[in-house]
Amino acid sequence: MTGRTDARRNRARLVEAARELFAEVGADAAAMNDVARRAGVGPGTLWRHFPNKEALLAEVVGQSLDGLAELAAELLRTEPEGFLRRWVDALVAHITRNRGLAASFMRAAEHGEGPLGTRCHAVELAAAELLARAQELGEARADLTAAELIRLATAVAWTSEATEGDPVRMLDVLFEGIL
Amino acid sequence: MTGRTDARRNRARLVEAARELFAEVGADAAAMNDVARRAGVGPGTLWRHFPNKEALLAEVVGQSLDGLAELAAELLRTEPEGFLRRWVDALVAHITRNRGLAASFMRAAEHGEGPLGTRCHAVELAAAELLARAQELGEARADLTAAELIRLATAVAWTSEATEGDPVRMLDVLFEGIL
DNA sequence: GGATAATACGGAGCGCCACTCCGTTTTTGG
DNA sequence: CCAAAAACGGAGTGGCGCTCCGTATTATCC
Repeated sequence: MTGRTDARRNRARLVEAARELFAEVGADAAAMNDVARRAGVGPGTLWRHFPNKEALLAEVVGQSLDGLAELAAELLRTEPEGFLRRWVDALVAHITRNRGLAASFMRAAEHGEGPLGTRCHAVELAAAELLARAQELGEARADLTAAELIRLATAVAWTSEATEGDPVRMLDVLFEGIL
Repeated sequence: MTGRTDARRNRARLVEAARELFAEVGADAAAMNDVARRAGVGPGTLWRHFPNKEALLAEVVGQSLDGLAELAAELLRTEPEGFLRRWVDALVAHITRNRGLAASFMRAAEHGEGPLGTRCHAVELAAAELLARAQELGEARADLTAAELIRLATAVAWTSEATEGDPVRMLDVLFEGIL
């Protein structure tokens, strides 16, 4: 338990306010000042806790990102078939749930930079295991890499972010290609 | 020939300056004031010619969008096979060439709104013809629509916009799915 | 339990952005 | 050549992400 009690309390309030606001209007459209106001906190406090907007996004999204890595391990343990599609569905759902995230997720996953970077890396490792198993079973083309899989899934998720359409048909087509 | 001569000249200069700047730094990062300065014109002039940034983008991108529709017709006339892939490659190249365009292109194609809307609609019609022919030949799955095809291709293009990676591998996978 | 040092808070302010408004200059047509 | 119409230039606006610093709050030590 680190830091002062008021600091911890304010940080928690900020993350909660950000989660709500991001879900309501999208991460792009949400203004940092509005997050601070909703949390009942001064703007300065927000910026001390999170050095930039992406850091706040990372905190909001972090847990469910960790959840994705865990889900991959669990599917690998319990699901004899169709686990790859199940997991990609979950990935797309996760990105769709956090509007405005796709772009920063993509960047973070690619460069490994920023606060999202390490967590994305964990997700990629989990995806790699899942993909390897699927390839053994002939459920995925052998030349596909985990990074490519994530890129494609993120792209599909992004389409529904921009169009507010249903990504399911897109995923069907994509999975025909993954084989 | 409509309007005053200086107005026409300035408009042309603005479009040219925007084309250059967008290509150099990306449409998102390019500031409207910089476009005006590069064109040797006051900011007010820029905003009278184009009511918002997207309108300027539309003008810059319009011609090559028209070119895409024409290309579809030409491929249909001259290319006995592989025309669908050729065209999608061109579509992706077009979007990649105009960094920052993918999102507004997607929105315009979807809602048919804005200055890009009608031109995107023409592209979609052209794509529909191309796709129908490919489906006759068994080169594309029958349940795919032109809108979905464009969405998928735009999504793939967007991945390379965010990651500066090569979209070719993505397209390979995608086309396996298109069948 | 009070004094003091460490820590966190609040909000005014900065630079940049897309975008607006209006007084001034240039083109045009009779 | 001269007015009316049309277009120009650029200062100004509000909102954004983000910084800075004087003030208030918490923790520590006697």
